Amino acid sequence: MMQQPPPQQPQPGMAPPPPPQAAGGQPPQWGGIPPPMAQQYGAPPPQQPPAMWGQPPPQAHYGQAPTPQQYYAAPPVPVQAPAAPAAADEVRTLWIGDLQYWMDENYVFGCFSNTGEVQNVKLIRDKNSGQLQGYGFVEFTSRAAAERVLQTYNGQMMPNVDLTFRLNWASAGEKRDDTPEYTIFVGDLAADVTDYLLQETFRVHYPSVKGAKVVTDKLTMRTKGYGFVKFGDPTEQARAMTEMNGMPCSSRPMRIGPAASRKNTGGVVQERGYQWALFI
DNA sequence: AATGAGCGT
Repeated sequence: MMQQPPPQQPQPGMAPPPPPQAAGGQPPQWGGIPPPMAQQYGAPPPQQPPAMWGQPPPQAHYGQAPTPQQYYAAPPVPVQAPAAPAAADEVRTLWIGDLQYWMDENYVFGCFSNTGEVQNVKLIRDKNSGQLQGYGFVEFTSRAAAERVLQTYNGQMMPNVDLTFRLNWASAGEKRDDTPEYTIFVGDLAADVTDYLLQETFRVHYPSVKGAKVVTDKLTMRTKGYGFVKFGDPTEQARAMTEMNGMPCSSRPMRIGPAASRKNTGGVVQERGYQWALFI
Protein backbone atom coordinates (compact mmCIF):
# COMPACT_ATOMS: atom_id res chain seq x y z
CA MET A 1 0.00 0.00 0.00
CA MET A 2 2.57 2.48 0.98
CA GLN A 3 5.28 2.82 -1.48
CA GLN A 4 8.46 3.08 0.41
CA PRO A 5 11.41 4.62 -1.23
CA PRO A 6 14.33 2.72 0.10
CA PRO A 7 15.68 4.43 3.13
CA GLN A 8 19.22 5.46 2.88
CA GLN A 9 20.19 3.80 6.04
CA PRO A 10 17.74 1.32 7.41
CA GLN A 11 17.67 1.62 11.13
CA PRO A 12 17.33 -1.67 12.87
CA GLY A 13 15.28 -0.25 15.64
CA MET A 14 12.54 1.44 13.80
CA ALA A 15 12.84 3.42 10.70
CA PRO A 16 9.82 3.74 8.55
CA PRO A 17 10.64 5.92 5.62
CA PRO A 18 9.92 9.56 6.13
CA PRO A 19 7.03 10.02 3.76
CA PRO A 20 3.97 9.40 5.83
CA GLN A 21 0.71 8.81 4.09
CA ALA A 22 1.04 11.24 1.28
CA ALA A 23 -2.64 11.79 1.37
CA GLY A 24 -3.37 14.42 -1.13
CA GLY A 25 -0.66 16.61 0.15
CA GLN A 26 2.75 17.20 -1.13
CA PRO A 27 5.09 14.63 0.27
CA PRO A 28 7.69 16.01 2.55
CA GLN A 29 10.84 16.95 0.84
CA TRP A 30 12.82 15.65 3.72
CA GLY A 31 13.27 12.51 1.75
CA GLY A 32 16.67 12.02 3.14
CA ILE A 33 16.58 10.37 6.47
CA PRO A 34 18.77 12.34 8.75
CA PRO A 35 21.86 10.54 9.86
CA PRO A 36 21.25 8.04 12.60
CA MET A 37 21.67 10.71 15.11
CA ALA A 38 22.60 14.19 14.32
CA GLN A 39 24.68 14.56 17.36
CA GLN A 40 25.70 17.85 15.95
CA TYR A 41 22.50 19.59 16.67
CA GLY A 42 23.60 22.52 14.71
CA ALA A 43 23.88 20.55 11.54
CA PRO A 44 21.59 22.06 8.96
CA PRO A 45 18.79 19.95 7.54
CA PRO A 46 19.85 17.35 5.04
CA GLN A 47 18.26 19.29 2.28
CA GLN A 48 17.15 22.82 2.13
CA PRO A 49 13.78 22.79 3.77
CA PRO A 50 10.96 23.81 1.50
CA ALA A 51 9.03 26.78 2.69
CA MET A 52 5.73 25.08 2.43
CA TRP A 53 3.14 25.27 5.12
CA GLY A 54 -0.25 23.74 4.99
CA GLN A 55 -1.99 26.24 7.16
CA PRO A 56 0.73 28.52 8.29
CA PRO A 57 0.44 30.33 11.52
CA PRO A 58 0.79 34.03 11.05
CA GLN A 59 3.98 34.79 9.27
CA ALA A 60 5.17 31.30 9.76
CA HIS A 61 7.96 30.57 7.42
CA TYR A 62 10.44 27.83 7.34
CA GLY A 63 12.97 29.93 5.67
CA GLN A 64 16.59 29.74 4.95
CA ALA A 65 18.37 27.45 7.25
CA PRO A 66 19.71 29.46 10.12
CA THR A 67 23.19 28.91 11.23
CA PRO A 68 23.80 26.38 13.94
CA GLN A 69 24.60 29.15 16.31
CA GLN A 70 21.23 30.67 15.81
CA TYR A 71 19.62 27.39 16.55
CA TYR A 72 20.75 26.72 20.02
CA ALA A 73 22.54 29.77 21.15
CA ALA A 74 19.25 31.35 22.07
CA PRO A 75 19.39 34.46 19.98
CA PRO A 76 18.43 37.28 22.24
CA VAL A 77 15.56 39.17 20.80
CA PRO A 78 15.99 42.82 21.47
CA VAL A 79 12.47 43.37 20.36
CA GLN A 80 11.37 42.00 23.65
CA ALA A 81 11.53 44.50 26.41
CA PRO A 82 14.78 43.86 28.21
CA ALA A 83 13.18 45.31 31.26
CA ALA A 84 11.13 42.16 31.60
CA PRO A 85 13.59 39.34 31.81
CA ALA A 86 12.01 36.04 32.38
CA ALA A 87 11.79 35.31 36.03
CA ALA A 88 13.76 32.32 37.07
CA ASP A 89 10.64 30.56 38.16
CA GLU A 90 8.63 31.62 35.19
CA VAL A 91 7.24 28.70 33.30
CA ARG A 92 8.08 29.24 29.71
CA THR A 93 8.69 25.79 28.35
CA LEU A 94 6.31 23.90 26.17
CA TRP A 95 6.15 20.22 25.72
CA ILE A 96 5.89 19.12 22.11
CA GLY A 97 4.81 15.69 21.04
CA ASP A 98 3.70 13.76 18.01
CA LEU A 99 7.07 14.25 16.44
CA GLN A 100 8.31 11.84 13.87
CA TYR A 101 11.71 10.34 14.21
CA TRP A 102 13.18 12.50 11.50
CA MET A 103 12.06 15.71 13.13
CA ASP A 104 15.21 16.85 14.81
CA GLU A 105 16.14 20.00 16.65
CA ASN A 106 16.64 21.79 13.39
CA TYR A 107 13.15 21.05 12.31
CA VAL A 108 11.56 21.96 15.59
CA PHE A 109 13.50 25.15 15.92
CA GLY A 110 12.55 26.04 12.40
CA CYS A 111 8.93 25.62 13.27
CA PHE A 112 9.08 28.51 15.70
CA SER A 113 12.04 30.44 14.49
CA ASN A 114 9.85 33.14 13.06
CA THR A 115 8.80 34.10 16.55
CA GLY A 116 12.33 34.98 17.43
CA GLU A 117 11.49 33.86 20.91
CA VAL A 118 12.84 30.36 21.06
CA GLN A 119 15.39 30.00 23.74
CA ASN A 120 16.15 26.35 23.56
CA VAL A 121 15.02 23.16 21.91
CA LYS A 122 15.58 19.87 23.59
CA LEU A 123 14.41 16.68 22.03
CA ILE A 124 14.51 13.50 23.99
CA ARG A 125 16.53 10.65 22.64
CA ASP A 126 17.09 7.15 23.70
CA LYS A 127 20.24 7.14 25.67
CA ASN A 128 21.68 4.13 23.97
CA SER A 129 20.37 4.19 20.46
CA GLY A 130 20.14 7.91 20.16
CA GLN A 131 16.74 7.52 18.62
CA LEU A 132 14.41 10.40 18.93
CA GLN A 133 11.55 9.62 21.23
CA GLY A 134 8.99 11.74 19.48
CA TYR A 135 8.74 14.49 22.01
CA GLY A 136 10.74 17.25 23.47
CA PHE A 137 10.75 20.66 25.05
CA VAL A 138 10.84 24.09 23.62
CA GLU A 139 11.82 26.88 25.91
CA PHE A 140 10.86 30.40 25.05
CA THR A 141 12.14 33.70 26.20
CA SER A 142 9.09 34.34 28.31
CA ARG A 143 5.96 32.74 29.47
CA ALA A 144 3.99 35.13 27.33
CA ALA A 145 5.88 33.99 24.28
CA ALA A 146 5.27 30.38 25.14
CA GLU A 147 1.63 31.03 25.65
CA ARG A 148 1.36 32.80 22.35
CA VAL A 149 2.90 29.86 20.59
CA LEU A 150 0.69 27.45 22.44
CA GLN A 151 -2.40 29.31 21.38
CA THR A 152 -1.29 30.03 17.86
CA TYR A 153 0.42 26.88 16.78
CA ASN A 154 -1.38 24.15 18.59
CA GLY A 155 -3.55 22.34 16.12
CA GLN A 156 -1.98 24.07 13.15
CA MET A 157 -0.18 22.23 10.47
CA MET A 158 3.44 21.38 10.94
CA PRO A 159 5.66 22.23 8.01
CA ASN A 160 5.86 19.69 5.26
CA VAL A 161 3.70 17.05 6.85
CA ASP A 162 0.10 16.17 7.33
CA LEU A 163 0.40 16.54 11.04
CA THR A 164 -0.64 19.21 13.42
CA PHE A 165 1.33 20.63 16.26
CA ARG A 166 0.82 18.90 19.56
CA LEU A 167 1.81 21.33 22.22
CA ASN A 168 1.25 21.68 25.89
CA TRP A 169 2.84 23.23 28.88
CA ALA A 170 5.79 21.31 30.11
CA SER A 171 5.62 19.53 33.41
CA ALA A 172 2.33 17.83 32.98
CA GLY A 173 2.12 17.22 36.67
CA GLU A 174 1.85 20.87 37.39
CA LYS A 175 0.05 21.79 34.29
CA ARG A 176 -0.63 25.45 34.18
CA ASP A 177 -3.18 25.15 31.51
CA ASP A 178 -6.37 24.64 33.36
CA THR A 179 -8.89 25.07 30.62
CA PRO A 180 -11.12 22.04 30.58
CA GLU A 181 -11.60 20.00 27.51
CA TYR A 182 -14.58 18.10 26.34
CA THR A 183 -13.80 15.26 24.03
CA ILE A 184 -15.79 13.11 21.70
CA PHE A 185 -14.90 9.92 19.96
CA VAL A 186 -15.23 9.84 16.20
CA GLY A 187 -15.18 6.53 14.42
CA ASP A 188 -15.58 5.27 10.89
CA LEU A 189 -13.07 7.71 9.58
CA ALA A 190 -11.92 7.34 6.03
CA ALA A 191 -8.30 6.52 5.44
CA ASP A 192 -7.42 9.98 4.25
CA VAL A 193 -8.79 11.91 7.18
CA THR A 194 -6.07 13.84 8.91
CA ASP A 195 -6.00 15.61 12.22
CA TYR A 196 -6.49 18.86 10.49
CA LEU A 197 -9.39 17.77 8.33
CA LEU A 198 -11.14 16.26 11.30
CA GLN A 199 -10.55 19.37 13.32
CA GLU A 200 -11.81 21.70 10.63
CA THR A 201 -14.81 19.56 9.88
CA PHE A 202 -15.99 20.37 13.35
CA ARG A 203 -14.52 23.78 13.79
CA VAL A 204 -16.57 25.33 11.06
CA HIS A 205 -19.62 24.48 13.10
CA TYR A 206 -18.24 24.72 16.58
CA PRO A 207 -15.75 27.48 17.22
CA SER A 208 -14.69 26.08 20.54
CA VAL A 209 -12.97 23.14 18.89
CA LYS A 210 -9.52 22.94 20.34
CA GLY A 211 -8.07 20.21 18.25
CA ALA A 212 -8.50 16.79 16.83
CA LYS A 213 -6.49 13.65 16.75
CA VAL A 214 -6.75 10.82 14.31
CA VAL A 215 -5.29 7.76 15.90
CA THR A 216 -2.61 6.19 13.82
CA ASP A 217 -0.33 3.29 14.19
CA LYS A 218 2.81 4.62 15.71
CA LEU A 219 5.11 2.90 13.29
CA THR A 220 3.24 2.76 10.06
CA MET A 221 1.47 6.07 10.54
CA ARG A 222 -1.62 4.51 9.11
CA THR A 223 -4.92 5.58 10.47
CA LYS A 224 -6.88 3.32 12.73
CA GLY A 225 -10.07 4.82 11.52
CA TYR A 226 -11.04 6.69 14.60
CA GLY A 227 -10.07 9.77 16.44
CA PHE A 228 -10.98 12.42 18.92
CA VAL A 229 -12.16 15.98 18.83
CA LYS A 230 -11.74 18.29 21.75
CA PHE A 231 -14.05 21.15 22.54
CA GLY A 232 -13.68 23.99 24.93
CA ASP A 233 -17.41 24.35 25.34
CA PRO A 234 -19.38 21.44 26.75
CA THR A 235 -22.50 22.67 25.07
CA GLU A 236 -20.88 22.47 21.69
CA GLN A 237 -19.56 19.07 22.53
CA ALA A 238 -23.03 17.88 23.33
CA ARG A 239 -24.49 19.43 20.24
CA ALA A 240 -21.80 17.99 18.03
CA MET A 241 -22.51 14.53 19.25
CA THR A 242 -25.96 14.61 17.83
CA GLU A 243 -25.63 17.10 15.05
CA MET A 244 -22.49 15.67 13.52
CA ASN A 245 -23.21 12.02 13.94
CA GLY A 246 -23.56 10.53 10.50
CA MET A 247 -22.19 13.60 8.82
CA PRO A 248 -19.54 12.91 6.22
CA CYS A 249 -15.91 13.60 6.72
CA SER A 250 -13.99 13.25 3.51
CA SER A 251 -16.01 10.38 2.14
CA ARG A 252 -17.61 8.56 4.97
CA PRO A 253 -20.21 9.31 7.53
CA MET A 254 -18.73 9.74 10.95
CA ARG A 255 -19.86 7.77 13.88
CA ILE A 256 -19.69 9.77 17.03
CA GLY A 257 -19.62 8.57 20.54
CA PRO A 258 -18.49 9.69 23.94
CA ALA A 259 -14.81 9.58 24.56
CA ALA A 260 -13.72 6.97 27.00
CA SER A 261 -11.45 9.39 28.63
CA ARG A 262 -8.03 8.47 29.62
CA LYS A 263 -7.99 11.76 31.40
CA ASN A 264 -10.30 14.31 32.72
CA THR A 265 -13.08 15.28 30.46
CA GLY A 266 -13.36 18.64 32.00
CA GLY A 267 -15.07 17.42 35.08
CA VAL A 268 -17.86 15.88 33.13
CA VAL A 269 -18.27 12.25 33.82
CA GLN A 270 -18.96 10.46 30.63
CA GLU A 271 -20.56 7.14 31.08
CA ARG A 272 -19.61 5.29 28.03
CA GLY A 273 -22.10 2.47 28.08
CA TYR A 274 -24.99 4.71 28.69
CA GLN A 275 -24.17 7.20 26.02
CA TRP A 276 -23.31 4.52 23.56
CA ALA A 277 -26.90 3.46 23.54
CA LEU A 278 -27.81 6.88 22.34
CA PHE A 279 -25.51 6.86 19.40
CA ILE A 280 -25.23 3.35 18.13
C1' DA B 1 -13.80 -1.97 13.25
C1' DA B 2 -13.29 0.94 17.81
C1' DT B 3 -11.33 4.82 22.88
C1' DG B 4 -4.90 8.78 21.78
C1' DA B 5 -0.74 10.44 24.39
C1' DG B 6 4.24 11.30 25.03
C1' DC B 7 7.08 15.25 30.25
C1' DG B 8 13.41 15.78 30.22
C1' DT B 9 20.85 13.01 28.96
